[in-house]
Amino acid sequence: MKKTGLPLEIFRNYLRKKGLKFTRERLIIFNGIISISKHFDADSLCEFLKGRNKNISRASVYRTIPLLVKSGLITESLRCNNKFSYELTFGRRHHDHMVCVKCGRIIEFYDARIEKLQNEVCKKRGFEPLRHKLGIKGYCRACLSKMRK
Amino acid sequence: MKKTGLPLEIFRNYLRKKGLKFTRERLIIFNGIISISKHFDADSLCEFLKGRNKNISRASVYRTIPLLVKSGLITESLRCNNKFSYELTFGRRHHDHMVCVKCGRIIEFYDARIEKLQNEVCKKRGFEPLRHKLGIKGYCRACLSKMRK
DNA sequence: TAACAATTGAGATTGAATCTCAATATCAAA
DNA sequence: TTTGATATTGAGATTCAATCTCAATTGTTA
Repeated sequence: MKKTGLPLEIFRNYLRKKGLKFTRERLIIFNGIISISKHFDADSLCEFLKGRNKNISRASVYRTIPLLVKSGLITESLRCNNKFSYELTFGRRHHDHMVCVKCGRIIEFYDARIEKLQNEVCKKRGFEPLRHKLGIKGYCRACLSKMRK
Repeated sequence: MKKTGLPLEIFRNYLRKKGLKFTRERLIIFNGIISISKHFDADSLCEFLKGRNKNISRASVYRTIPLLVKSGLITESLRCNNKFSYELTFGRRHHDHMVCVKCGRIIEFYDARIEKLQNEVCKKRGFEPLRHKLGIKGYCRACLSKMRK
């Protein structure tokens, strides 16, 4: 597994602050997510761990994910195949997603102007934004050129 | 039930085009959605119909909703309480949503500048957008002022 | 090291959404 | 109209992600 410094400390501090325990299982789950380092869901994480001979029960995986969300290390992102999907956010800037409806490819993007306008619109409505999710569905470049042939 | 003109024709045409049948049940479901005229999910629609002594089986409701989506009369909007939620879109302009995490209030908004920037970003990536969903979570004006007291 | 409280895992449970299939309804063509 | 091919319905079974249960176990603090 990859070496982990600061994020692990954040997780441990979160647990300590909440009076929760830092267990072997939680460490394995944490390391697994760091290793995957891209979009994942609870089941694919279980499979990933099983493939590395680290069998952690589904229940523990499902229980640990919300803790990692609350500690700010991962975020619930798109819903894929009708499952909650997550991504590592520690040390990464917020971004939004384009999803190809043909091949499923995910393109991440960030546009400061859009973010700014969103805040502006919220202010106008007296709404205090906490987080947002923008998902654009359509066809990616590769699928478009395939379809044109 | 409210009288319905054009949208009903659109639905009938869609069904005809696909070789599907225009049934009593589908009409009742259609009318129910027109009457609700706001966000709904499959179950709440069933309950609404039951309350009007129009008992339609869950299965039929679940089967009809995708037909209405495909015919362009309703759209899948936010996911609420872990259920797919829909809204009538016929004759309405596209809009996005703010959702209050405290009281659940939904604020619809539209900003042409944001839409334009989205298209621009897509073009830059060679991505052809079909539809998008922007949801902003936060605190609404009412909840903010309550919290300040 | 002891004692308390949180955690684990296997399996049961929930609940939305989908599927099954025999009985029924729709609709185009005659 | 009537007919016949075919889509649809409803009740209940099924699926599957997510959550819950509870006895055995482990982490933490003093």
